[in-house]
Amino acid sequence: MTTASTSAPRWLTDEEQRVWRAYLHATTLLEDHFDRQLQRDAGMPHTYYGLLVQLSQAPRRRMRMTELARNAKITRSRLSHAIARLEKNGWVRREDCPSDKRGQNAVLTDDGLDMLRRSAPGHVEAVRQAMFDRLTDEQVKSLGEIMRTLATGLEPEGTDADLPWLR
Amino acid sequence: MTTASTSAPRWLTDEEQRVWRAYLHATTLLEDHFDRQLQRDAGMPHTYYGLLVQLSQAPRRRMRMTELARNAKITRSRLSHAIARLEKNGWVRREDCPSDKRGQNAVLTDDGLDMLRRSAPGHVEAVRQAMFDRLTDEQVKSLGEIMRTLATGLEPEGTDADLPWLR
DNA sequence: TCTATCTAGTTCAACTTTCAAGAAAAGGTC
DNA sequence: GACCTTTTCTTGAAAGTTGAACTAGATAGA
Repeated sequence: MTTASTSAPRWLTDEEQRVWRAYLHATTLLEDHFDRQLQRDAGMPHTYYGLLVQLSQAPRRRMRMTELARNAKITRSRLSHAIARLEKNGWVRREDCPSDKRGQNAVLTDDGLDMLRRSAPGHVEAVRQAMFDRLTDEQVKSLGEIMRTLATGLEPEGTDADLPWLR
Repeated sequence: MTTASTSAPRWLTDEEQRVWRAYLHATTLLEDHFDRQLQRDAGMPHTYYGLLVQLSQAPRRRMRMTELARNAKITRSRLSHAIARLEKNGWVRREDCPSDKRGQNAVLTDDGLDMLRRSAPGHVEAVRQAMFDRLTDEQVKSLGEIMRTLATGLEPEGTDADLPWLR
């Protein structure tokens, strides 16, 4: 048992507060920025775009729903809705999984691949402008380590963590 | 005029791709994590909680709508909906601005302050566990600089940038 | 003043996300 | 096989967000 609920809160220091605030500001602005860029240039939010990218890099341009959800760090429910929408656009289609009758594969269509090829250059440019062009090589390296640490912290191996794609 | 639309795309290097992916993974998981923690312990999403925090630190526990939107990096529309919901909960109330008849102040109520006091310890603990306990002092410092740089990049001073609270 | 423009905030409809519930197949255990 | 549990994915309703349209008040210029 922990005593967290009764012991004195370990408040954030001034520096920690500033860092936390900066983190929230930057991530909120970046999310807004890319959502708008992609809504304008590709007609979908950033999360949906990320799904198409995943599929484009998967063998045979297809992936099981749960694996796709795990890669995108989202719930299966959210993914179901997203794929339904992308299917309506003709960029993805569903396919029964041969080996498991419960399973579905999301498949990137030719139209979907075209859409991706058209919008990729603009999106990469946006990512560069907003992130990589502004950071030194040192900072990029550091950011990578930090983000890997934080991500790993929330999905520790071999545990019963509350992960979105298992809900 | 730029030639971005016709010149060869500056694709991301392997390292940059890994960093970008790690950034997306970490931020997605963290957002999900805090949204859930606060939904469970305070009955509201993280964005709403942040609004109450802002108000609690403002002079006379009140703030003009647009300023609150600017601090939270969100649109005024989104804020309107959020304040309406928080008002229904009794944690915030609206007040006409004396000096500008178009203006509204969002005011943190006593109930809102109580709610904040009750849930703050648990939330700080969650932030520590997920972020500060996992990073070295060096990394915290570096993260702060990086995030400040990125945030500043998206809201440069004295420009006509497309900022959420001006839309 | 009169008028045009801008700013502050809200509203509606469309879209996205969450949560709880459920159908169907798979995997164990007896 | 029969039974129970788990896994996979979907659904529908409620909650949250977006973008465009709108009201009302402020501002600036002729």
